Amino acid sequence: MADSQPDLSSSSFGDDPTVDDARTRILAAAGPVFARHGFDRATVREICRQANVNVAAVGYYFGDKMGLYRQVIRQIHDSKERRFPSPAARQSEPTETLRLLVYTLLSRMLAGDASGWESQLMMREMQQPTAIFGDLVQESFRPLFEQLVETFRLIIGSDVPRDELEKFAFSTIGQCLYFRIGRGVIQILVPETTRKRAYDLEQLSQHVTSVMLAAAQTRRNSHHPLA
Amino acid sequence: MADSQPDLSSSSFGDDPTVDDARTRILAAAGPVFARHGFDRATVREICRQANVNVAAVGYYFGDKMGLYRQVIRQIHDSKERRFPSPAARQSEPTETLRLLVYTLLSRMLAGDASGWESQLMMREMQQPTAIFGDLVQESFRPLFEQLVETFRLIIGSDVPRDELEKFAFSTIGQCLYFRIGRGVIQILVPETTRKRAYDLEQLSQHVTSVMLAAAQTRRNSHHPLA
DNA sequence: CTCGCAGTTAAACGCTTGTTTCAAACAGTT
DNA sequence: AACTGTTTGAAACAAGCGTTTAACTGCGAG
Repeated sequence: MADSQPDLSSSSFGDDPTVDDARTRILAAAGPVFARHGFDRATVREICRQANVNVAAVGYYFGDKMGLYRQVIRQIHDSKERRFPSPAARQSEPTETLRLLVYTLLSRMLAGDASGWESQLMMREMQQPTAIFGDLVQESFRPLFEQLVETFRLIIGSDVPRDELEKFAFSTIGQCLYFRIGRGVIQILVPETTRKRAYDLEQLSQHVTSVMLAAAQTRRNSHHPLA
Repeated sequence: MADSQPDLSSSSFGDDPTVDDARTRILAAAGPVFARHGFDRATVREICRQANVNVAAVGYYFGDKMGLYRQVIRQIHDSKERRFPSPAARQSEPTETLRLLVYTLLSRMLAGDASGWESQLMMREMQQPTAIFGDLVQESFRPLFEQLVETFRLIIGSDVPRDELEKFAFSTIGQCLYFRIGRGVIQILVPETTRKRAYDLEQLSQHVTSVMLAAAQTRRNSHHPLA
């Protein structure tokens, strides 16, 4: 059943950027193609054309198209941890932690097309989950989510119910995500001059941070009216 | 060139729910299928199977698959205007207008599968725009966007730059969108008991409204420290 | 030299897709 | 009843897809 892959299927092998064999080239070419077209629309033939290998190579090295997709996902998670280490928790003020988390989140999403295909693939999984969606959320999403929840707990106070803190976290993520997923809408609704001036990474993260900080602090004051 | 459609291609004909000819049934079946699978993955055969017509009918009535898709989009815009009339502007307090706008937005997005395929299709257009994306944004998105901007102008004040108001509008939309598009993520990260209790339409719109109101009022106070 | 094995290739297979074909069925008019 | 234009039906078409096959290359070991 096409499970007779060569024994180099063990991980931490295809990630070495020094080698440039067929397997590595396929893996490197598959990511952007999957991100651009989605799993279904992406064709094995295009991936192999860009990797300069024969179409049979993906069957040889990865079993089938889904096996290749799985390896691409692993590659994403590894490289993300390498390039964007989770910001050191509770380094100083929780408000500063929130600011850093938002900046990190937006950085990942608005990354240039060269490396921005990773978050694009993640958004595709949101809208059309494949078999690996659960693992992707648990491994790559939950850490950031928990950090956001704990940060809001520090800002607002320990006596608000957890589901409220979670909604604050989702509101933060939602805003960041929209400035990426709604890029096409923004391009139409906002003239280019305004976009060039007021929609860069710094100002967007500043905006999202200030919105959520204002909401969190208002919520705290409403809960502790005696302060 | 397959342009020899029958003369009933003029609009405001297939929308009459009283008739039930082949063309109407195709149009009714195509929407959910396009929303579930996207334009590419959706198959003419499945649409025709659900509509109880032959596969040749779509070519006969709509020219080709893209022509059918275009008519589906028109149908969306029309029915939306009919079922969710724009909330009456400046009816009372602008804060109440904001609350109503958020509620309307979330209603459209979280609508059940029976009628929720419209916003789902909109989200697909965001991620993979087709030829009609521009029209869709201008006709169906800009009105709500402008209403949000004007509402925030009333809440915050007329002397803040417009691009800031626009960001507030996008933050509002982004949160609402995430509670729909990130539904799968939330299902994994939040246990079912909490979801059933705290994630219904009322509480979600209340949350988004309070977040944006707190942010807006904080922004006003920071700009008018003399009040 | 010969054998076996990892790697690669062109070609084919089986399947699904959108679209077209052409004849049959229908409805209305003369 | 006969004709005419419209609508439907089963079948076929070409193209593209993922996957498989079988032949072929090097190349080191026996």
